[in-house]
Amino acid sequence: MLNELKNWPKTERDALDLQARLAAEVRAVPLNKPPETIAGVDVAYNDATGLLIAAITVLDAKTLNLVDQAVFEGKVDFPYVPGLFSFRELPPALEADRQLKIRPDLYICDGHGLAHPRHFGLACHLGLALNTPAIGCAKTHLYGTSCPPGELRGEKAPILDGDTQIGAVLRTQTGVKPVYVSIGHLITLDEAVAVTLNASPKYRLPETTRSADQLVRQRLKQASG
DNA sequence: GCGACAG
DNA sequence: ATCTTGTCGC
Repeated sequence: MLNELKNWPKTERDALDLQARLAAEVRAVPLNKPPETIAGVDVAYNDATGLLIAAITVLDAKTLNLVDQAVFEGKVDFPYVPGLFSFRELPPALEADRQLKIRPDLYICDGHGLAHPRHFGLACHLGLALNTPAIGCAKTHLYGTSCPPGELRGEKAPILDGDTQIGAVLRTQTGVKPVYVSIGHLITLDEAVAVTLNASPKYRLPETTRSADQLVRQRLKQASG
């Protein structure tokens, strides 16, 4: 069994305690090297059966071609609680990750990292658990204050927690609703923004997120019907 | 007390 | 997250 899954919290209170301890270990430091491979992480659910599918897709950072993928099928073990998202999604994500043949240089999570009420979103937890660079790229706001960025691709506005910047609202496509980028672990916000833009040449969401989402969706459908 | 609330 | 077709616009 994975070390991270030993003594995994079963209650909200225990999860909050663990979150507080782990949040202190997050490091916002530059990447050691430009990522050659980037991973997308996603989980899909079937409420009726309690079944879940987690998937990781690994893309060549330059060409965005798929170079590896892994899927894990399991059951829901923690409720959806805003702010405790990682306790629901991280365990199945780690199970999928262990099946990969290629170790990704960076993970892009479908959710937030530091832009979280206690500065410990899924991307922080995953980066810490794998001791690997990770960022959050979420579709909607969770925490913090921000203004809308300019309408052009690449324009961004800070996400603030008081006077501290915890992320950026980033326009990945001109005239399209922006995404919410924050660091998870072992990377800087500027690098996270650059990686997100490079991974989103054509659509609003990074190709990593899109391929992982496509995979879980497909597998959930064939597992149910 | 009243909203807001990743997926 | 998920239930879900056509339709408006470039």
